[in-house]
Amino acid sequence: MRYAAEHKSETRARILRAASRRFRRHGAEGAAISTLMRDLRLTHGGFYRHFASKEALFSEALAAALVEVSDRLAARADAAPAGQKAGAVIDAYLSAEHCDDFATGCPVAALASELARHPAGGGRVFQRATEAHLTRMAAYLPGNSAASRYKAAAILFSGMAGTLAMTRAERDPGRRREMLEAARAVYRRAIGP
Amino acid sequence: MRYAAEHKSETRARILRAASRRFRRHGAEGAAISTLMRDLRLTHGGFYRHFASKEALFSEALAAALVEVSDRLAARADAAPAGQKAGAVIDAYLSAEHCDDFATGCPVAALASELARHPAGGGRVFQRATEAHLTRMAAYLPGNSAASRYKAAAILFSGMAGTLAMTRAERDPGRRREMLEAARAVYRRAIGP
DNA sequence: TGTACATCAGTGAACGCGCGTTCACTGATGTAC
DNA sequence: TGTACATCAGTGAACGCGCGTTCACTGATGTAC
Repeated sequence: MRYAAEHKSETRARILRAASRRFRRHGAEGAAISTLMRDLRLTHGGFYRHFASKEALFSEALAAALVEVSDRLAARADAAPAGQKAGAVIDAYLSAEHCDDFATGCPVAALASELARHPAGGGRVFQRATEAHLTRMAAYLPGNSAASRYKAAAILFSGMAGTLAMTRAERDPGRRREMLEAARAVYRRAIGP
Repeated sequence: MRYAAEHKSETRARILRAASRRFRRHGAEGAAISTLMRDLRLTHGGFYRHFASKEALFSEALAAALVEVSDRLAARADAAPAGQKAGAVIDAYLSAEHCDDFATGCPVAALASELARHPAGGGRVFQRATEAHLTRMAAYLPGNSAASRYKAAAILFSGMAGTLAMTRAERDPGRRREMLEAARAVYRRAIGP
């Protein structure tokens, strides 16, 4: 069956979107291509018309996830009054919703330790997405130079990702809330002017 | 062949030690039991005389790794003069050596994102090891109550683990050094009195 | 002291399963003439 | 307008591999008598 011109790119986008969620929820090894495709009402054989390998999919899915999260955080910052933008970003990142939400949350928090091991973590696509994200976030932070703001953003976001990952490992919901609240205060204070 | 009484516990300890390194280097899925045992000059079948399952090994190995790291950090703190103990711990954790050293470093930095997913992350053994570690580290931090010091330790260590994990994903050694240096300054300032 | 039996850490073949990837095939639509 | 052929997203069986786990077996040593 021959399909309309946009059909292929739409299918590709559907695979990418679903994969990006699955990888965040189940890890790089936890998401199998056959089940991924089955959930999209497709068969696994067709996957290779869209991506060269699972590795390529992982890399792209990771980058797409980061762009998604970055957009969401930037929207929060832009909605906040001047001087409270960084705080708004921290509150959003360390919110209960983000903590509960593996699948559509920050891919760094969901996959942090796999990034150092996996070639995709050092892959160009994800590396560039990370730099774009940090550059964007750096604009909301205080600092004398762009370089120092960028570095501050890198430390802030890697730190918050670690804290979010560990908070997710905590079983008790009440304790998770407490941890998040305390963490928001600490990170807000850390970026204080 | 019947062995001496201590033989079994020694073999168990050797497996645990090797596993703890392999898991940190290659992740939970990356370390196969057959290769682990082969490196110890044993065959994979014998593994089940020592551990009920790979899962059980993972859980124990993780906890053992955390104890190891905690001991090392406590030694650094104890060697530092009063008032500089927390700084010494931060410097040690965010040192270039720790960053380069996947296999014998902090298991949280090496496996952070797998902890939230893996049952072992919420397992009693590791949970208890984490609490013991944080309680110990909390003693070096300023704060009005034990509870607030503990919470500060939890945020500090989860944050540093995230930063370390992301620094490891950075390919350029020079940039890694810069990141670590900046991070040490940030975390030192964050725990400032 | 000697003999028969029990123990059990370690062996290595085998099982079963899931997964990434390949490949010949399908069939609706577009293109050439 | 009609016919023959090309295209290519998607199908589904098959391949090969690695891995966790099981299991009958080995054989040196300890124990019972």
